[in-house]
Amino acid sequence: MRRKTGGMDFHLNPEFLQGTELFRDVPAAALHEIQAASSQRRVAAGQVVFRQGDSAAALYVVATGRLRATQTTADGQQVIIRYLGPGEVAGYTTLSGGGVHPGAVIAVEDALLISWTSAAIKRLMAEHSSIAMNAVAFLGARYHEMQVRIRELSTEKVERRIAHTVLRLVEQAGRRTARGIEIAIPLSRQDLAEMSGTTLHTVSRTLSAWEEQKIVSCGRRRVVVAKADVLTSIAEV
Amino acid sequence: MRRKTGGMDFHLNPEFLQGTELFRDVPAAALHEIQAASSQRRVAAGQVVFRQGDSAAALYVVATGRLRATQTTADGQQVIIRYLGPGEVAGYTTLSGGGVHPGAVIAVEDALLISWTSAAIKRLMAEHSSIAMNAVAFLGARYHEMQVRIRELSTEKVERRIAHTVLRLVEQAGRRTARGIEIAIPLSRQDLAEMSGTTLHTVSRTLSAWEEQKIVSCGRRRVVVAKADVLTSIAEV
DNA sequence: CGGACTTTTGAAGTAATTCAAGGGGAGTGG
DNA sequence: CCACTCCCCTTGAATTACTTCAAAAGTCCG
Repeated sequence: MRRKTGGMDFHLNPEFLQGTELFRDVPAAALHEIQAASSQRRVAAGQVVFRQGDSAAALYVVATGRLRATQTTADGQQVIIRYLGPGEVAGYTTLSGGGVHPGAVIAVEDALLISWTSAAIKRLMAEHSSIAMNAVAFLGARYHEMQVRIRELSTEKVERRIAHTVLRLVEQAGRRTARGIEIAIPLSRQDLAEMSGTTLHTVSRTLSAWEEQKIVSCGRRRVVVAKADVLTSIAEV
Repeated sequence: MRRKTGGMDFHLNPEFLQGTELFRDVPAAALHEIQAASSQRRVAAGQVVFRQGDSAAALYVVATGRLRATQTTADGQQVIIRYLGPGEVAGYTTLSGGGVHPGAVIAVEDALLISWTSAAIKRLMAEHSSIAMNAVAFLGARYHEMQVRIRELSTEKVERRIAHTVLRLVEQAGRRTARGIEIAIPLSRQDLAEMSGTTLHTVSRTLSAWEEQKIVSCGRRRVVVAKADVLTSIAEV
């Protein structure tokens, strides 16, 4: 399911690349070279992009669809590190050493990925410093995100953590609807639990309580935030 | 307490730079330039290097001594993100945007820091791609560290988390002594709590239990690990 | 319409926090 | 050198927030 860019499937236009976190503000002259070195890969919802422990052979940029990055313990417990949407990078390890992926990435929707080999992306970074600068910027941002989550996990009680998680998802994948802001990712209670550091039971109870107060309305794998301000006050108090 | 490199205080030799995470494998020709752009700053134990929210004006590399990076909540609760030792970077935000420091850094021992202005380090990165590559590598590594900690905080019970924390500190600042491996950082119960996501009380009780079993021996702000293997088995089970 | 997955909710159990009080070491100043 | 004070550490007891266990009800899909 991997093919060299040859037109046909998805036209990788320069505007798209310039909108990604890795290639923004790259000189126009470089875009062609970047494009020439790229491949494309389609993944269906539920399909694995790479597994934890796989050697980091390729770097991906999401063109369409959405991915999920996870970390799994030896005994099978999983946490969700992050969702990745259009323009975002999956497989950052490929940028640096010849290591292995420290976590897994799977598609939660059908997705189209643009990929580069480790050697190609390293060469591009070395030749075009703005790519390397972008990599530094987005890795710094993700490092910061994780710091914030660690602080939350360390100091906040579950309800606040769940509120923060939901608000982050609203930020990342919110879509206005008549009933409020819908999170445009299919999201089970278990998923929310793995993002908030709790159990699906506690998430279910918390959402039920919020639904009672009309703060959210939810269904099977679906959450719609009706009163984001109330949720914010739960998160911030 | 800031001065231009003029010899005298600390001779910033190329070997030192080549041993740091940011400047390793940089071509010898660049080292002089890097050095010329640097300043030095001494900080006494307990002194603040920069505060959370300060604008990111300088990047630091630790020459000697040890720093602590923290994140603080609006209501004053603190977590320790990391300790920084010789060769490590403090103030990574300076590498990317013109933002503010997302956390504070203070010295836990008297320390000597080498610093660069934001403009200088960005110019150096743009000119010498290997510096940018190193930045990508160490930020990737720190991002990974944080992911692991999130997984620990989300899935493990306190005793295991404290064990992991202590083992990490042994790795980072362990020093062989007659009684076992001593953690060469003054470390209160509160500090360990802020690294493990628990309270000083629980840390105290846990260490007391371990001391009972001769796994560790500890004093005021001091921890010596006698049986690292037992601690590992507590962490891994 | 069956079957798999997801969600809900009650009840019991418990790990860890919170509350509370006291002890001990290190440094300071008389 | 001793007393005083400031931290830091310890330990018990009470409380609680959350998990675990258990069962049932929904919901989607073929």
